[in-house]
Amino acid sequence: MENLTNIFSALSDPIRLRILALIAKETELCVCELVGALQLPQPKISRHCKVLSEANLLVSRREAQWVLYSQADDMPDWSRQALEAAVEGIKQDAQYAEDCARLSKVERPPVRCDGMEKQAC
Amino acid sequence: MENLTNIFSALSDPIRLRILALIAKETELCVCELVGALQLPQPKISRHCKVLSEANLLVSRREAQWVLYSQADDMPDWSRQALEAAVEGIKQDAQYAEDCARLSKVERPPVRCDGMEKQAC
DNA sequence: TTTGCATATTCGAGTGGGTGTATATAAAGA
DNA sequence: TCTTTATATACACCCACTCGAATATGCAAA
Repeated sequence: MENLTNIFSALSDPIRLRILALIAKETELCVCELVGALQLPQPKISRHCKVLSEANLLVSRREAQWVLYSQADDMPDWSRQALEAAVEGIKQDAQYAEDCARLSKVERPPVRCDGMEKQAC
Repeated sequence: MENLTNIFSALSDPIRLRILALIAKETELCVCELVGALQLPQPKISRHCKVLSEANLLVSRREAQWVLYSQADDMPDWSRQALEAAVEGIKQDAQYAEDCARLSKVERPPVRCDGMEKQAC
C-alpha cells in the first residue's frame, strides 16, 4: 500500500513528469542534460531524480563524473502501467515539446555517446 | 499539465485508492456504504470523494437522500490507464480484501437495488 | 413543518513536501 | 595537490494538504 501511494505521489509533480518523459524518449540521461532541457536549478533536478529513484521508477548508474538515470526494469505491472500513463499524458502537453527542443540543443556529455568513439562527440 | 498532476495526486492517497477499488468492483456506491466498508468518519469519506470527482475520476448522482459515486466515463486514455493501474495495484493489498469483506456486510440502501423491487432489499 | 437520515462544508491545528541557497562529495585532469 | 566539472545533501522557509470536530444542507416521511 505504501509502495503504491509512493508511486503515485512521485508521479504527481510536473517537474518529475517532465523528467520521466524525457528519459522515456532518450532511454538514459544525465542530470546536466536534464538541467539543460528543463532550465531549472541543478539541486532541484537532483532532488526530483532522487524521489523517482526511491519510488523505484528510475535507477541511476555513475559513469565518471556523470550520473545517468534510466527507467527501472523490475517494476510490477501496475507500476509500469502507471508510468506509461503518465508519460502518455505529458506527451500531449506543450511543455513536452519545448523540453525536447531544448534537450536536442544541449551538448551531449562524452559518456552519452554509446557505442561510438567518445571523441566523435 | 495541471489536469495530469491532479490525477496523480488524487491517486496518491491510500483512502482514495480504497474508495476507487471498491467502486471499480461494485460499479456504484453511496457514501454510507463506503463509510461502512472503510470504517472511517463520514466527512472524511465525503471529502475524499470530492477530490476524486474534481480530478474527473468519479462522478456523482443524487438519488433521494443518497449520493452515488461511480467512475467517470469521459476520461482521456492515459487517465483511465492510470486509474486501472491504481486499482490493479491496490487489489494486491491485504486491505482490499478486508474492505470487500466489510462491504459485503453493509446493509444496502434501497436505492442500490437496481432493477429490483426496492422493497425486496 | 418537524423529525430523522445522508451528505457536504467550514474551521483551526498540525504535518509533510517543494524550494532556494549554500555547501559537501565525487571524479577527472593539469 | 589543486582546480574544474558534475552531482548530492543540509538547512530554513513556506505552502498545500489532511484531519477531527462541529455544523450546515438536502431530502423524505410522518
